[in-house]
Amino acid sequence: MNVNVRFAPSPTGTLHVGGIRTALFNYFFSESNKGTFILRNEDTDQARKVEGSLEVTEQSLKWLGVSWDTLVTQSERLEHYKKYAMHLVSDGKAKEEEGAIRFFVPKTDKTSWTDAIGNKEIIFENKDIEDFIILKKDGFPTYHLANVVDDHLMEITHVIRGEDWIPSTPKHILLYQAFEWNVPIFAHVPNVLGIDGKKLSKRRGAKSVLDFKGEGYLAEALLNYLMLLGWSPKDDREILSKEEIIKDFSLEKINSAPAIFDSKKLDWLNGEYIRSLGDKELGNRLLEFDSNISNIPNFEKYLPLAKTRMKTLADFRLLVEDKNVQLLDKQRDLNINLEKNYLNLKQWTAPFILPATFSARDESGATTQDIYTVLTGKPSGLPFSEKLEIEGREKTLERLRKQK
RNA sequence: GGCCCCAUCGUCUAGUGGCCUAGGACACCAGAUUCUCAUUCUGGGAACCAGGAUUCGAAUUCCUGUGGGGUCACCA
Repeated sequence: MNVNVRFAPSPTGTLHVGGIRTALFNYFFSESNKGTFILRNEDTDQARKVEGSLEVTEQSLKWLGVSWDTLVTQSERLEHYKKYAMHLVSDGKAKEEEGAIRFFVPKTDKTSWTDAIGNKEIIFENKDIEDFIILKKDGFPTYHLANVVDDHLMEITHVIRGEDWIPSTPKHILLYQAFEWNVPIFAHVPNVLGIDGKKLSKRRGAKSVLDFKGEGYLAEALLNYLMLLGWSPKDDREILSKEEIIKDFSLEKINSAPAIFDSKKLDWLNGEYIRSLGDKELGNRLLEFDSNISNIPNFEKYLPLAKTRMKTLADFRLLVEDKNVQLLDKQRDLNINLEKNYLNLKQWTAPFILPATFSARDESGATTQDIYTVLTGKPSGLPFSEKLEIEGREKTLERLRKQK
Protein backbone atom coordinates (compact mmCIF):
# COMPACT_ATOMS: atom_id res chain seq x y z
CA MET A 1 0.00 0.00 0.00
CA ASN A 2 1.27 3.45 -0.94
CA VAL A 3 1.13 5.58 2.16
CA ASN A 4 1.78 9.28 2.65
CA VAL A 5 0.70 10.87 5.89
CA ARG A 6 1.19 14.14 7.67
CA PHE A 7 0.98 15.59 11.14
CA ALA A 8 -0.22 19.16 10.95
CA PRO A 9 -0.04 21.09 14.21
CA SER A 10 -0.71 24.77 14.37
CA PRO A 11 1.98 26.75 16.20
CA THR A 12 -0.33 28.17 18.84
CA GLY A 13 1.19 26.68 21.96
CA THR A 14 2.88 23.61 23.32
CA LEU A 15 2.03 20.15 22.16
CA HIS A 16 0.17 18.12 24.76
CA VAL A 17 -0.17 14.38 24.97
CA GLY A 18 -3.41 14.27 23.00
CA GLY A 19 -1.74 15.99 20.08
CA ILE A 20 1.37 13.92 20.22
CA ARG A 21 -0.67 10.73 20.18
CA THR A 22 -2.12 11.77 16.83
CA ALA A 23 1.43 12.34 15.61
CA LEU A 24 2.35 8.89 16.89
CA PHE A 25 -0.48 7.22 15.04
CA ASN A 26 0.61 8.93 11.83
CA TYR A 27 4.21 8.01 12.41
CA PHE A 28 3.59 4.36 13.14
CA PHE A 29 1.14 4.00 10.30
CA SER A 30 3.72 5.42 7.95
CA GLU A 31 6.52 3.29 9.39
CA SER A 32 4.60 0.05 9.24
CA ASN A 33 3.70 0.71 5.60
CA LYS A 34 7.08 2.08 4.61
CA GLY A 35 5.40 5.34 3.69
CA THR A 36 6.38 8.95 4.12
CA PHE A 37 5.61 11.23 7.02
CA ILE A 38 5.37 14.97 6.55
CA LEU A 39 5.44 17.45 9.39
CA ARG A 40 3.36 20.42 8.30
CA ASN A 41 3.46 23.67 10.18
CA GLU A 42 -0.03 25.15 9.83
CA ASP A 43 0.76 28.74 10.66
CA THR A 44 -2.05 30.46 8.83
CA ASP A 45 -3.41 32.27 11.85
CA GLN A 46 -1.35 35.40 12.30
CA ALA A 47 -3.07 36.48 15.47
CA ARG A 48 -2.78 33.26 17.46
CA LYS A 49 0.73 32.40 16.45
CA VAL A 50 3.03 31.70 19.38
CA GLU A 51 6.75 32.06 18.81
CA GLY A 52 8.71 28.88 19.42
CA SER A 53 5.77 26.50 19.17
CA LEU A 54 7.13 24.63 16.20
CA GLU A 55 10.47 24.21 17.89
CA VAL A 56 8.82 22.70 20.94
CA THR A 57 6.87 20.32 18.73
CA GLU A 58 10.04 19.27 16.97
CA GLN A 59 11.82 18.74 20.26
CA SER A 60 8.94 16.69 21.61
CA LEU A 61 8.87 14.49 18.56
CA LYS A 62 12.63 14.04 18.58
CA TRP A 63 12.66 13.19 22.25
CA LEU A 64 10.19 10.40 21.60
CA GLY A 65 12.29 9.17 18.71
CA VAL A 66 9.81 10.17 16.05
CA SER A 67 11.36 11.36 12.80
CA TRP A 68 9.76 12.94 9.76
CA ASP A 69 10.73 13.08 6.13
CA THR A 70 9.98 16.73 5.35
CA LEU A 71 8.93 19.86 7.10
CA VAL A 72 6.74 22.34 5.26
CA THR A 73 5.40 25.66 6.43
CA GLN A 74 2.13 26.96 5.08
CA SER A 75 2.91 30.66 5.38
CA GLU A 76 5.57 30.09 2.71
CA ARG A 77 3.05 28.64 0.31
CA LEU A 78 0.52 31.46 0.12
CA GLU A 79 0.54 31.70 -3.66
CA HIS A 80 -0.76 28.14 -3.99
CA TYR A 81 -3.79 28.76 -1.84
CA LYS A 82 -4.56 32.02 -3.56
CA LYS A 83 -4.29 30.43 -6.97
CA TYR A 84 -6.70 27.63 -6.13
CA ALA A 85 -9.09 29.97 -4.41
CA MET A 86 -9.21 32.06 -7.57
CA HIS A 87 -9.93 28.93 -9.60
CA LEU A 88 -13.00 28.40 -7.52
CA VAL A 89 -14.03 32.00 -8.00
CA SER A 90 -13.71 31.83 -11.77
CA ASP A 91 -15.66 28.56 -11.74
CA GLY A 92 -18.43 30.33 -9.88
CA LYS A 93 -18.04 28.05 -6.88
CA ALA A 94 -16.75 30.77 -4.62
CA LYS A 95 -17.09 34.51 -4.44
CA GLU A 96 -15.18 37.55 -3.23
CA GLU A 97 -16.76 39.07 -0.23
CA GLU A 98 -15.34 42.09 1.60
CA GLY A 99 -11.82 41.15 0.65
CA ALA A 100 -12.24 37.52 1.60
CA ILE A 101 -13.33 34.56 -0.49
CA ARG A 102 -16.26 32.43 0.52
CA PHE A 103 -17.00 28.97 -0.82
CA PHE A 104 -20.59 28.11 -1.64
CA VAL A 105 -21.87 24.79 -0.42
CA PRO A 106 -24.32 23.11 -2.78
CA LYS A 107 -27.28 22.80 -0.46
CA THR A 108 -28.82 19.72 -1.97
CA ASP A 109 -27.53 16.21 -1.52
CA LYS A 110 -25.42 14.63 1.17
CA THR A 111 -21.72 14.30 1.79
CA SER A 112 -20.33 11.14 3.27
CA TRP A 113 -17.21 9.09 3.69
CA THR A 114 -16.17 5.83 5.24
CA ASP A 115 -13.97 6.55 8.20
CA ALA A 116 -11.07 4.17 8.75
CA ILE A 117 -11.59 4.24 12.49
CA GLY A 118 -14.42 1.84 13.19
CA ASN A 119 -14.90 1.36 9.45
CA LYS A 120 -18.17 3.26 9.48
CA GLU A 121 -19.93 5.59 7.13
CA ILE A 122 -20.46 9.14 8.34
CA ILE A 123 -23.12 11.16 6.55
CA PHE A 124 -23.89 14.87 6.65
CA GLU A 125 -26.78 16.67 4.96
CA ASN A 126 -25.35 19.46 2.82
CA LYS A 127 -28.11 21.78 3.96
CA ASP A 128 -26.59 21.64 7.44
CA ILE A 129 -23.26 22.91 6.18
CA GLU A 130 -22.77 26.62 5.93
CA ASP A 131 -20.92 28.47 3.21
CA PHE A 132 -17.46 29.11 4.54
CA ILE A 133 -14.47 31.38 4.07
CA ILE A 134 -11.51 29.79 2.32
CA LEU A 135 -9.25 32.80 1.94
CA LYS A 136 -9.14 35.47 4.60
CA LYS A 137 -8.87 39.13 3.79
CA ASP A 138 -5.28 39.18 5.06
CA GLY A 139 -4.45 36.88 2.17
CA PHE A 140 -3.99 33.79 4.33
CA PRO A 141 -6.06 30.69 3.71
CA THR A 142 -8.29 29.17 6.34
CA TYR A 143 -7.53 25.68 7.58
CA HIS A 144 -10.09 24.18 5.22
CA LEU A 145 -8.48 25.46 2.05
CA ALA A 146 -4.86 25.12 3.08
CA ASN A 147 -5.44 21.62 4.30
CA VAL A 148 -7.15 20.37 1.19
CA VAL A 149 -4.74 22.04 -1.19
CA ASP A 150 -1.68 20.78 0.66
CA ASP A 151 -3.00 17.28 1.18
CA HIS A 152 -3.66 17.09 -2.53
CA LEU A 153 -0.38 18.61 -3.64
CA MET A 154 1.58 16.43 -1.24
CA GLU A 155 -0.35 13.37 -2.32
CA ILE A 156 -1.48 12.53 1.17
CA THR A 157 -3.21 9.15 1.10
CA HIS A 158 -4.46 8.96 4.69
CA VAL A 159 -5.59 11.88 6.77
CA ILE A 160 -5.16 10.74 10.36
CA ARG A 161 -6.31 13.49 12.73
CA GLY A 162 -8.36 14.12 15.85
CA GLU A 163 -12.06 13.37 15.81
CA ASP A 164 -12.88 17.00 16.52
CA TRP A 165 -12.32 17.44 12.79
CA ILE A 166 -15.28 15.26 11.87
CA PRO A 167 -17.75 18.16 11.67
CA SER A 168 -15.59 19.98 9.12
CA THR A 169 -14.67 16.96 7.05
CA PRO A 170 -17.69 17.38 4.75
CA LYS A 171 -16.41 20.87 3.96
CA HIS A 172 -13.11 19.39 2.95
CA ILE A 173 -14.75 16.71 0.83
CA LEU A 174 -16.84 19.36 -0.90
CA LEU A 175 -13.65 21.24 -1.69
CA TYR A 176 -12.01 18.13 -3.13
CA GLN A 177 -15.08 17.64 -5.28
CA ALA A 178 -15.09 21.26 -6.42
CA PHE A 179 -11.47 20.86 -7.52
CA GLU A 180 -12.25 17.41 -8.96
CA TRP A 181 -9.51 15.88 -6.88
CA ASN A 182 -9.34 12.45 -5.30
CA VAL A 183 -10.49 12.31 -1.71
CA PRO A 184 -8.00 10.71 0.69
CA ILE A 185 -8.92 8.16 3.31
CA PHE A 186 -9.94 9.77 6.58
CA ALA A 187 -9.14 8.28 9.94
CA HIS A 188 -10.50 10.32 12.81
CA VAL A 189 -8.95 9.16 16.02
CA PRO A 190 -10.87 9.66 19.27
CA ASN A 191 -9.77 12.33 21.69
CA VAL A 192 -7.73 11.78 24.78
CA LEU A 193 -9.72 12.87 27.81
CA GLY A 194 -8.55 14.08 31.20
CA ILE A 195 -9.66 12.39 34.41
CA ASP A 196 -12.61 14.78 34.34
CA GLY A 197 -13.78 13.10 31.14
CA LYS A 198 -13.27 16.25 29.10
CA LYS A 199 -11.04 16.70 26.09
CA LEU A 200 -7.48 17.43 27.05
CA SER A 201 -6.57 21.05 26.59
CA LYS A 202 -3.86 23.33 27.75
CA ARG A 203 -6.39 25.54 29.40
CA ARG A 204 -7.56 22.67 31.53
CA GLY A 205 -4.06 21.86 32.68
CA ALA A 206 -3.04 19.24 30.13
CA LYS A 207 0.66 18.65 30.45
CA SER A 208 2.96 19.09 27.51
CA VAL A 209 5.18 16.30 26.32
CA LEU A 210 8.27 18.07 27.58
CA ASP A 211 6.68 18.36 31.03
CA PHE A 212 6.79 14.59 31.26
CA LYS A 213 10.43 14.67 30.32
CA GLY A 214 11.06 17.19 33.07
CA GLU A 215 9.30 15.02 35.60
CA GLY A 216 11.58 12.10 34.91
CA TYR A 217 9.58 9.96 32.55
CA LEU A 218 11.43 7.90 29.98
CA ALA A 219 10.60 8.63 26.36
CA GLU A 220 10.04 4.97 25.56
CA ALA A 221 7.66 4.60 28.49
CA LEU A 222 5.56 7.62 27.51
CA LEU A 223 5.46 6.47 23.91
CA ASN A 224 4.47 2.97 24.94
CA TYR A 225 1.75 4.27 27.23
CA LEU A 226 0.36 6.69 24.65
CA MET A 227 0.11 3.96 22.05
CA LEU A 228 -1.81 1.79 24.46
CA LEU A 229 -4.33 4.60 24.78
CA GLY A 230 -6.80 3.75 22.08
CA TRP A 231 -4.76 1.12 20.31
CA SER A 232 -3.78 -2.41 21.23
CA PRO A 233 -1.64 -5.12 19.68
CA LYS A 234 -3.05 -8.44 18.56
CA ASP A 235 -2.22 -10.15 21.82
CA ASP A 236 -2.04 -9.24 25.50
CA ARG A 237 1.36 -7.57 25.43
CA GLU A 238 1.54 -4.30 27.36
CA ILE A 239 5.21 -3.49 27.05
CA LEU A 240 6.11 -2.85 23.46
CA SER A 241 9.19 -1.48 21.79
CA LYS A 242 8.98 0.84 18.81
CA GLU A 243 9.92 -2.03 16.53
CA GLU A 244 7.15 -4.22 17.90
CA ILE A 245 4.62 -1.44 17.46
CA ILE A 246 5.70 -0.87 13.87
CA LYS A 247 5.28 -4.57 13.24
CA ASP A 248 1.80 -4.71 14.72
CA PHE A 249 0.31 -1.31 14.00
CA SER A 250 -2.89 -0.96 12.02
CA LEU A 251 -5.65 1.62 11.82
CA GLU A 252 -8.30 -1.08 12.30
CA LYS A 253 -7.05 -1.76 15.81
CA ILE A 254 -7.61 1.81 16.93
CA ASN A 255 -10.54 2.00 19.30
CA SER A 256 -13.41 4.25 18.31
CA ALA A 257 -14.13 5.37 21.87
CA PRO A 258 -12.27 8.21 23.58
CA ALA A 259 -9.75 7.26 26.24
CA ILE A 260 -9.03 8.78 29.61
CA PHE A 261 -5.41 9.49 30.43
CA ASP A 262 -4.48 7.49 33.52
CA SER A 263 -1.19 8.55 35.03
CA LYS A 264 -1.09 5.53 37.38
CA LYS A 265 -0.51 3.18 34.52
CA LEU A 266 2.11 5.50 33.05
CA ASP A 267 3.91 5.44 36.40
CA TRP A 268 3.89 1.67 36.40
CA LEU A 269 5.20 1.47 32.86
CA ASN A 270 7.90 4.00 33.61
CA GLY A 271 8.99 1.91 36.58
CA GLU A 272 9.08 -1.16 34.39
CA TYR A 273 11.30 0.61 31.88
CA ILE A 274 13.59 1.92 34.60
CA ARG A 275 13.98 -1.55 36.07
CA SER A 276 14.78 -2.99 32.68
CA LEU A 277 17.72 -0.61 32.25
CA GLY A 278 21.25 -1.73 33.09
CA ASP A 279 22.92 0.20 35.90
CA LYS A 280 25.25 1.98 33.54
CA GLU A 281 22.45 3.04 31.23
CA LEU A 282 20.30 4.13 34.15
CA GLY A 283 23.20 6.21 35.43
CA ASN A 284 23.52 7.91 32.06
CA ARG A 285 19.81 8.64 31.93
CA LEU A 286 19.95 10.13 35.41
CA LEU A 287 22.84 12.38 34.47
CA GLU A 288 21.02 13.50 31.35
CA PHE A 289 17.97 14.20 33.45
CA ASP A 290 19.82 16.09 36.16
CA SER A 291 23.53 16.70 35.85
CA ASN A 292 23.73 17.71 39.52
CA ILE A 293 23.30 14.07 40.43
CA SER A 294 27.00 13.65 39.72
CA ASN A 295 27.60 15.67 42.90
CA ILE A 296 26.23 12.85 45.01
CA PRO A 297 29.33 10.89 46.14
CA ASN A 298 29.40 7.38 44.67
CA PHE A 299 26.01 7.96 43.10
CA GLU A 300 26.37 5.01 40.77
CA LYS A 301 26.65 2.64 43.70
CA TYR A 302 23.11 3.46 44.76
CA LEU A 303 21.72 2.47 41.37
CA PRO A 304 21.01 -1.21 42.06
CA LEU A 305 19.39 -0.28 45.37
CA ALA A 306 17.27 2.51 43.98
CA LYS A 307 16.21 0.89 40.75
CA THR A 308 13.31 -1.15 42.09
CA ARG A 309 12.06 1.81 44.07
CA MET A 310 11.85 4.42 41.34
CA LYS A 311 8.81 5.37 39.33
CA THR A 312 10.49 8.34 37.70
CA LEU A 313 14.06 9.53 37.36
CA ALA A 314 13.20 12.31 39.79
CA ASP A 315 12.71 9.69 42.52
CA PHE A 316 16.42 8.87 42.65
CA ARG A 317 17.43 11.97 44.52
CA LEU A 318 14.52 11.59 46.91
CA LEU A 319 15.58 8.04 47.65
CA VAL A 320 19.24 8.79 48.25
CA GLU A 321 19.05 12.05 50.14
CA ASP A 322 18.46 12.07 53.88
CA LYS A 323 16.27 14.33 55.94
CA ASN A 324 16.47 15.79 59.41
CA VAL A 325 13.67 15.12 61.86
CA GLN A 326 12.95 15.50 65.54
CA LEU A 327 13.59 12.15 67.28
CA LEU A 328 11.30 10.50 69.82
CA ASP A 329 12.74 9.23 73.13
CA LYS A 330 13.23 5.62 72.06
CA GLN A 331 14.73 6.82 68.79
CA ARG A 332 17.13 8.96 70.80
CA ASP A 333 18.17 5.84 72.72
CA LEU A 334 18.60 4.01 69.46
CA ASN A 335 20.73 6.83 68.17
CA ILE A 336 23.09 6.52 71.13
CA ASN A 337 23.31 2.74 70.86
CA LEU A 338 23.95 2.89 67.14
CA GLU A 339 26.79 5.31 67.61
CA LYS A 340 28.35 3.04 70.22
CA ASN A 341 28.01 -0.11 68.11
CA TYR A 342 29.23 1.52 64.94
CA LEU A 343 32.31 2.90 66.67
CA ASN A 344 33.37 -0.56 67.74
CA LEU A 345 32.55 -2.24 64.45
CA LYS A 346 35.46 -4.26 63.10
CA GLN A 347 34.58 -3.84 59.47
CA TRP A 348 32.41 -1.24 57.81
CA THR A 349 30.53 -3.55 55.47
CA ALA A 350 26.88 -4.44 55.19
CA PRO A 351 27.19 -7.91 56.78
CA PHE A 352 28.72 -6.28 59.86
CA ILE A 353 26.52 -3.22 59.94
CA LEU A 354 23.34 -5.29 59.85
CA PRO A 355 23.68 -7.24 63.15
CA ALA A 356 25.22 -4.26 64.93
CA THR A 357 22.20 -2.21 63.98
CA PHE A 358 19.71 -4.81 65.06
CA SER A 359 21.28 -5.29 68.44
CA ALA A 360 21.14 -1.53 68.98
CA ARG A 361 17.50 -1.63 67.98
CA ASP A 362 16.71 -4.40 70.47
CA GLU A 363 18.59 -2.71 73.30
CA SER A 364 16.54 0.42 72.87
CA GLY A 365 13.18 -1.21 72.32
CA ALA A 366 12.91 0.42 68.94
CA THR A 367 11.42 -0.86 65.71
CA THR A 368 12.97 -1.36 62.34
CA GLN A 369 11.22 1.72 61.08
CA ASP A 370 12.86 3.66 63.90
CA ILE A 371 16.18 2.57 62.45
CA TYR A 372 15.31 4.22 59.17
CA THR A 373 14.08 7.33 60.89
CA VAL A 374 17.26 7.70 62.91
CA LEU A 375 19.56 6.84 60.05
CA THR A 376 17.86 8.72 57.22
CA GLY A 377 15.14 10.91 58.67
CA LYS A 378 12.58 8.88 56.74
CA PRO A 379 10.54 5.89 57.94
CA SER A 380 11.62 3.84 54.93
CA GLY A 381 14.15 3.94 52.18
CA LEU A 382 17.09 2.16 50.63
CA PRO A 383 18.29 -0.91 52.62
CA PHE A 384 20.25 0.77 55.39
CA SER A 385 23.14 -1.67 55.70
CA GLU A 386 24.13 -1.30 52.10
CA LYS A 387 23.42 2.39 52.04
CA LEU A 388 25.62 2.97 55.11
CA GLU A 389 28.40 0.93 53.63
CA ILE A 390 28.39 3.17 50.58
CA GLU A 391 28.30 6.35 52.64
CA GLY A 392 31.11 5.30 54.92
CA ARG A 393 31.53 5.21 58.68
CA GLU A 394 32.56 8.81 59.10
CA LYS A 395 29.53 10.30 57.47
CA THR A 396 27.24 7.97 59.40
CA LEU A 397 28.79 8.78 62.76
CA GLU A 398 28.69 12.45 61.95
CA ARG A 399 24.96 12.27 61.41
CA LEU A 400 24.39 10.37 64.65
CA ARG A 401 26.45 12.82 66.65
CA LYS A 402 24.77 15.84 65.16
CA GLN A 403 21.24 14.74 65.92
CA LYS A 404 21.98 13.56 69.50
C1' G B 1 -30.09 23.83 21.14
C1' G B 2 -28.82 21.74 15.71
C1' C B 3 -25.46 18.30 13.64
C1' C B 4 -21.90 14.42 14.54
C1' C B 5 -19.16 10.69 17.42
C1' C B 6 -19.08 7.25 21.46
C1' A B 7 -20.90 3.51 25.32
C1' U B 8 -17.30 -3.92 28.35
C1' C B 9 -14.35 -3.97 35.57
C1' G B 10 -12.55 2.71 38.95
C1' U B 11 -8.93 3.30 34.38
C1' C B 12 -6.65 1.27 29.53
C1' U B 13 -8.52 -2.71 26.84
C1' A B 14 -9.60 -8.19 24.44
C1' G B 15 -13.97 -9.61 22.25
C1' U B 16 -16.44 -8.77 15.12
C1' G B 17 -23.42 -14.55 16.83
C1' G B 18 -22.14 -20.03 19.94
C1' C B 19 -14.98 -20.97 22.31
C1' C B 20 -17.84 -15.65 27.45
C1' U B 21 -20.57 -18.72 34.17
C1' A B 22 -16.67 -12.13 29.56
C1' G B 23 -9.89 -12.61 29.07
C1' G B 24 -5.40 -9.33 30.05
C1' A B 25 -3.06 -4.85 32.25
C1' C B 26 -2.97 -0.66 35.81
C1' A B 27 -5.04 0.59 40.42
C1' C B 28 -7.10 -1.67 44.87
C1' C B 29 -7.31 -5.75 48.78
C1' A B 30 -5.06 -10.25 51.06
C1' G B 31 -0.98 -13.71 51.61
C1' A B 32 4.33 -15.29 50.69
C1' U B 33 9.54 -13.54 50.27
C1' U B 34 12.24 -9.36 52.72
C1' C B 35 16.58 -5.25 57.32
C1' U B 36 11.96 -0.75 56.25
C1' C B 37 9.87 0.62 51.68
C1' A B 38 9.87 -1.31 47.07
C1' U B 39 10.74 -5.34 43.62
C1' U B 40 9.19 -10.41 42.82
C1' C B 41 5.51 -14.43 43.43
C1' U B 42 0.44 -16.26 44.64
C1' G B 43 -4.64 -15.30 45.33
C1' G B 44 -9.13 -11.99 45.50
C1' G B 45 -13.08 -8.41 44.62
C1' A B 46 -14.50 -5.63 40.29
C1' A B 47 -17.78 -4.63 33.90
C1' C B 48 -21.06 -5.99 28.84
C1' C B 49 -25.83 1.77 30.20
C1' A B 50 -31.44 0.58 29.83
C1' G B 51 -35.59 -1.29 27.10
C1' G B 52 -37.36 -3.50 22.84
C1' A B 53 -36.43 -6.35 18.11
C1' U B 54 -33.82 -10.19 14.92
C1' U B 55 -32.01 -15.29 15.97
C1' C B 56 -32.25 -21.95 18.12
C1' G B 57 -28.54 -18.61 20.43
C1' A B 58 -26.36 -11.79 21.39
C1' A B 59 -21.30 -8.09 24.87
C1' U B 60 -21.26 -8.89 19.61
C1' U B 61 -26.79 -7.14 14.50
C1' C B 62 -31.06 -3.40 14.28
C1' C B 63 -34.28 0.34 16.62
C1' U B 64 -35.52 3.66 20.78
C1' G B 65 -34.13 5.93 25.15
C1' U B 66 -30.39 7.54 28.56
C1' G B 67 -25.58 9.14 29.49
C1' G B 68 -20.83 11.14 27.96
C1' G B 69 -17.94 13.71 24.35
C1' G B 70 -17.02 16.81 19.98
C1' U B 71 -18.45 20.79 16.82
C1' C B 72 -21.17 24.92 15.18
C1' A B 73 -15.26 31.72 13.42
C1' C B 74 -12.22 35.67 7.96
C1' C B 75 -9.14 29.58 14.89
C1' A B 76 -6.95 25.48 13.79
